[in-house]
Amino acid sequence: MTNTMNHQKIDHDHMVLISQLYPGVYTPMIPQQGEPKPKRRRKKNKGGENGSGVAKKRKLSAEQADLLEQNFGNEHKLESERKDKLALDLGLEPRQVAVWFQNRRARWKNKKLEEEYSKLKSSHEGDMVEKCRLESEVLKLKEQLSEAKKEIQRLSERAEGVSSSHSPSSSLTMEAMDPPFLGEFGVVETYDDVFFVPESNYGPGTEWMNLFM
Amino acid sequence: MTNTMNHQKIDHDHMVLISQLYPGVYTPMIPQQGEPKPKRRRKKNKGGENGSGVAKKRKLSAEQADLLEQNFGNEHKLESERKDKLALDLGLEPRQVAVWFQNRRARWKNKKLEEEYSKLKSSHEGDMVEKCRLESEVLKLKEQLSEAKKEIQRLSERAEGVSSSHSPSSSLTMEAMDPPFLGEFGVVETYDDVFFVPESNYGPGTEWMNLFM
DNA sequence: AGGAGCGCTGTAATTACATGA
DNA sequence: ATCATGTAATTACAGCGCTCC
Repeated sequence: MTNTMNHQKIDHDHMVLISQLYPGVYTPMIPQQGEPKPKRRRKKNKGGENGSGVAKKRKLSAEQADLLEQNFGNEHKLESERKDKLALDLGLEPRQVAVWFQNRRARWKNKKLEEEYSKLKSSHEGDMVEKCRLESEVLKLKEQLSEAKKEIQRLSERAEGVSSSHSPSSSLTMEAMDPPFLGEFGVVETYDDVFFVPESNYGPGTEWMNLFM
Repeated sequence: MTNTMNHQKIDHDHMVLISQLYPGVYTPMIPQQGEPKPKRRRKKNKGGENGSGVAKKRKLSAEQADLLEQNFGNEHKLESERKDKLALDLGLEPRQVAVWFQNRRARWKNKKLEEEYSKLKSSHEGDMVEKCRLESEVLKLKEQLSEAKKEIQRLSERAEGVSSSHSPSSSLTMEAMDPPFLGEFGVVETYDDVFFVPESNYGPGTEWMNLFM
């Protein structure tokens, strides 16, 4: 029951009509040789089914669009007074004005989102650079600290025979630090290899495109 | 002048035109109704020009939408074969199928954008925390280094009478550091990597936070 | 040399639902 | 609690750019 086709009964007449309108939709199958990558098949069909070439024009005129745009710039919301006034000024139905504003708001939202996205993205890239800078600074400091401790060690040993000094302050004299990498890998020096930045600079605006393919 | 005042009543004209062009194409009246959803009334027909009960077209049935959706999941692009087959299966014009796919792609793009946006945003927040951590670590290390140098200073003074050893390597023995806070650590020496190892080494290293928070 | 086909963007209009007065 | 408005999602069309015959 509730058969899957009770409300979608597209009148069958209309199917007939369509099949009339599109007589030879299927072209004779051009035998293709290989089809590992069928490319894009092109086909020729449909003669002018649309006999009545009546233009259904939508699209508001430039003046209308301008005025609406201007009004939108002032305030995205639309009170009915403004709506009616605009409708009158533009020679449109109030309904159309309302619709225009609704759609405009939606568009604006999307545009805003895109903006925010690219702003955030460049900010993110900046953060990456900075993080790297900080990380290398940390490494550098650790190395220096390690050297300093070695130095302290040496000096302490040398002075041990003499008046046994104690470290009066600071909590850093010993431990508290793990040796930086330099002990393990031998070399740390300048590990400033090269690598092109993956995608740091595309023009602002369309860089997310590569997400969609 | 050609088009400044012709859009007032396109609702009506447009409808008529459409119904002329596509005699029964649009699902008439949304017959899909079994549920007692009295809904709210449409609205009062203020503009009297909509006198004729022209069908309000549109809205695909759930099955149609499902099949389309399913097909879209497989592949966002639509080759004409698929288009025609779908159109046949669904009882729609190929044109409608194409339009549906187009709109669906646009929608998908927006959704993707939103997704990417929020991902990026949370990533950004994470970066902020991490940057903070790194900064505090830098501060701490600088302080420790400062302490170490003081210590070295003391030990050196004490051992001045003896053979003045030299520091074998490194570049840290003297200056090169100012009191904590310096900010620009002199050399740039290569922009360190920009590749960003999402989270390679700082897993359990968040104990710095509670030192400064 | 040119048009058929398709994808994309922008725009208009409609549907369905939520909400405030 | 009816009615105008808001949002979100849908359906549709135009116009451009591209590619492939």
